[in-house]
Amino acid sequence: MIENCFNCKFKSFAASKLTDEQTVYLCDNNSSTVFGAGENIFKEGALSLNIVYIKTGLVKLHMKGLTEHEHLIKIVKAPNYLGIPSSVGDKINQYSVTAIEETSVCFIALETFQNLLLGNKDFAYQIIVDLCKKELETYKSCLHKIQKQSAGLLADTLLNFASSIYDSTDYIMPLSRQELADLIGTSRENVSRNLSEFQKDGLIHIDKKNVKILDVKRLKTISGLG
DNA sequence: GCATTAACCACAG
DNA sequence: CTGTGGTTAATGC
Repeated sequence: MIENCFNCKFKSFAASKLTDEQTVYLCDNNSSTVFGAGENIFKEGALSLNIVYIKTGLVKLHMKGLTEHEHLIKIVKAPNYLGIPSSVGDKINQYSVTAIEETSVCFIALETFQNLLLGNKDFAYQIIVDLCKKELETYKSCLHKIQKQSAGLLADTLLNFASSIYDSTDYIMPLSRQELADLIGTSRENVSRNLSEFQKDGLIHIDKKNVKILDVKRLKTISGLG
């Protein structure tokens, strides 16, 4: 069976609100492809004429800003929309997205997406709910980055990967130490040191990229203290 | 002052 | 790319 928008196993809750006719319209105006780990899905500064929806996989959102190296905004797990702020709020991508695991992606023509927003209020409402949740998360992470210290942010990150991404306290960290540093806004040396400290204190077991969280409770305490 | 935190540099795997 | 050690600067008690 050919995969289409009707039988898509990764359909968004918003898209489930579309009528059959609208689903056909969506189907006719999007294209699906797969990106390997490390492949750039879209780039900061480039013109955006698509809404991007990831069906499976994991990506990083990153921005260069004014300095020479990249800052990671956040890690996003599929299924999820990407680039709505870039495409609807602007014409130029304000950030880059790169796959960190094999990721299957649907590109939806911007015009199609806009027509669906205008033509189906349940669809539009669910998209707004989604955007609101993300905005609140952004506020929270903004505050955390200002108020917490590097150990707390790293503890947060490790716990987030366990709870939100891998549903396990035992996982393979897909980011390098440098990327972790870029995510929490510190140096790679600090990440190395903090991870060693966590291991020494029996909070985690870490070998290269293999992470095993041994003491969630104490790690949460560190996260709370900052 | 002294302790803590973290950045920057250097060097070894 | 990583881990560690030394050094320095900023901040708080």
